[in-house]
Amino acid sequence: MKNSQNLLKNSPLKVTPQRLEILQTIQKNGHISIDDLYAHIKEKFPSISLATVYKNIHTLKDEGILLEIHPQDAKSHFEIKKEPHGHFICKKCGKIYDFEIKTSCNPNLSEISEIDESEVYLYGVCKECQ
Amino acid sequence: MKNSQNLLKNSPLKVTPQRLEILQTIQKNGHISIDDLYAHIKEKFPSISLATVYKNIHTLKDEGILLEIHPQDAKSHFEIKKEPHGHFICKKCGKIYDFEIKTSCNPNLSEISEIDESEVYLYGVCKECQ
DNA sequence: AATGTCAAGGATAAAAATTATTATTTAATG
DNA sequence: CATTAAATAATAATTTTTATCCTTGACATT
Ligand SMILES: [Mn+2]
Ligand SMILES: [Mn+2]
Ligand SMILES: [Zn+2]
Ligand SMILES: [Zn+2]
Repeated sequence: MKNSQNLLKNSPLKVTPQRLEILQTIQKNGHISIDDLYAHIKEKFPSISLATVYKNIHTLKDEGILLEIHPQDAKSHFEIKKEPHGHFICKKCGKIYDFEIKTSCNPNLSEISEIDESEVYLYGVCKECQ
Repeated sequence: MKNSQNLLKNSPLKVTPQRLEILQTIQKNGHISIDDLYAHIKEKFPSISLATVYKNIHTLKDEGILLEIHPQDAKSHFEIKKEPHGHFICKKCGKIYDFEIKTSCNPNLSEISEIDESEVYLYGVCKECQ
């Protein structure tokens, strides 16, 4: 797991305590929504502005440091970008689980166009909730 | 292609001109955002309220008649629900294309939990935009 | 056809979510 | 340290979505 400091140092972005806290909180939680992120960060930075969180999330996303996840019935969640993988989303607790996608599973789409990116979501009820 | 009237008749929902127009517009366009939908419908129903469109879209989705599509960098689009399939989304023009997903491509996830639903998105530039 | 009932529509307000603005502070650089 | 560009906080503004309330319309039953 890369440390937050380096993620920023390898980008044109400045290293600020707010950004470090944002990244560390995301790393600790895996997948997190803006609201939960904000709530967590407020504990350490009571004066941080929600707008700052929004701005940074988008800046970090633009830099390719974060990845946005779009659950069907919840607000976007964010994670530190790593190897491409799929997401299993529990319909009960909303928790998001990673899973590996076998490369052999790539649908043959050459007849449509070249593919840059992909997102795979599966929905169901996780073991904890069953 | 099922006609809009029957889609409604096979549900507890009442058949109204606004709903028919919403469904027909979606069928004509394949995948459409609320805003575009509203713009189209306004031509035939100048007095329709945006709230009515929102309300119906959600009602129809709850009835399983519509399906919501979540593109990375655009607002949700909606389509008439049919066989499960994947979506290729053009990063340039935003157009959404359907594609077939081979059943052999299902990732083995029995170790995580049972799967109810899935969403697959691919991103790139479509042929028209190349 | 006329009537009754309940769902649906329109208009609008309210709420929720996101983005823009601006003055102040801070990180990075030499 | 001083300089400069970028980031933050606070706030306002905008955008998006939902709730409310009253009216209208669909549709089943007479
Ligand atoms: Mn993940
Ligand atoms: Mn489709
Ligand atoms: Zn769960
Ligand atoms: Zn295109």
